[in-house]
Amino acid sequence: MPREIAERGDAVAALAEVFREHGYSGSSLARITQQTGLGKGSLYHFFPDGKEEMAEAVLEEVDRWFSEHVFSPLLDPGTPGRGIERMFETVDQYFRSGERICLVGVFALGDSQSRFGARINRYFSTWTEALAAALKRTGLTDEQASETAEEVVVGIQGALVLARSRQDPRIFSRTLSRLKRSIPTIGQ
Amino acid sequence: MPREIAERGDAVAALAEVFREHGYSGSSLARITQQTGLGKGSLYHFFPDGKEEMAEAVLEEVDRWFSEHVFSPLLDPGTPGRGIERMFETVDQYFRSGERICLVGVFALGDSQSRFGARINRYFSTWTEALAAALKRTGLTDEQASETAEEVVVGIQGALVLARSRQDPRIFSRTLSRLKRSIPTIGQ
DNA sequence: TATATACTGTACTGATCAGTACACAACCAA
DNA sequence: TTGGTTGTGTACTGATCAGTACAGTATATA
Repeated sequence: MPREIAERGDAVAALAEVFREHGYSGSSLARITQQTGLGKGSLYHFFPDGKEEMAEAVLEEVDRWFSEHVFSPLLDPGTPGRGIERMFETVDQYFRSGERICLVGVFALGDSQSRFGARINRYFSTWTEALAAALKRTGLTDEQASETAEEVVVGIQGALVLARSRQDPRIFSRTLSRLKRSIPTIGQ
Repeated sequence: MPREIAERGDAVAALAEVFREHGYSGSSLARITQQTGLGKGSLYHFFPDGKEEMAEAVLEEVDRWFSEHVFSPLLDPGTPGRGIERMFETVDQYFRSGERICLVGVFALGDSQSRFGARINRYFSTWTEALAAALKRTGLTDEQASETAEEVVVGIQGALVLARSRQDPRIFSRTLSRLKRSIPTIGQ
């Protein structure tokens, strides 16, 4: 039984890349089996409810990962500035400095928005609110914190769209630097 | 023959809404016929190469519209500040103050990126460069103009992603106001 | 080694996919 | 009214879609 967990985890990671690249509708089961190396038998063994459950599992894993690596450091009561800095570093690594796009963003703009709307909404609101809370603890007012948090999340998503569109990851790097500079209590 | 042009134009406008809502892969011909009210006979009469030609026509129309209503005012040699202000107004109207999303952005994040990559790239680079040129003529340095132009286009796209994700168009309005404020030579 | 459970490949299903063929209708010019 | 072009509904095609069934293999424990 430990084997099951490990392999399902691997499956989720592989599935994430398929959905990220081709969106929900664009990820046919033929493409999924080919790109993940998993046959239909295995896929429907791990995800009995099929494609929709696969996407749910992927979104859940993204949630989990961001909670652990991004939201938690932001909510850590000790050092808000350090949490924010860590967020920028982690986000930069996660999106491979602009070579990767945001799976949640892909689902948000595609036709999967109606299917996964609640989860998509939650992902972005959690992120924005965690960042706003951290900013508040650096001394910003409620309004400043909320506005800046929104600016940062908006900037990250927009930069991913543009980096992908123009095939130029540097757009993402430049944007991250600019956003970091716009936060008073953080160096650089 | 005037009838053809008028009706093909209507078809393109209706198609744009389908692709915008469901992306390329998510827009099946069944859905297209249903949502546009046009039968297969008509669709393949106007677009003999099928769905791909429909999407091309839609992207072409978006290009044309933005060239006329956004890029041209920006490139108008007379009043760069007025052109930039008009851009913000027009963009706000076009995206219905955040209730609509960017078709090119949808295509950029979806699996249609590979198919229409060149056109997507051109759309965003034209926009960014036209805005940078206008900003330069307001007195900004090359570098300041390029960076600000990128910031604005990134912000608009990111705000559309977030407004859609969180089902809250006000995110878009707030972002437009903030971006406008970040341009020195423009009031507000 | 025995056996139960976890996993996987393959061959199927009916539905839906994009696209084709073509008869027919609407229109406009002569 | 006639004739040619433009536009449209419908019935098809083969390919691909998601999902099912199930026999078979691997594995872990006893």
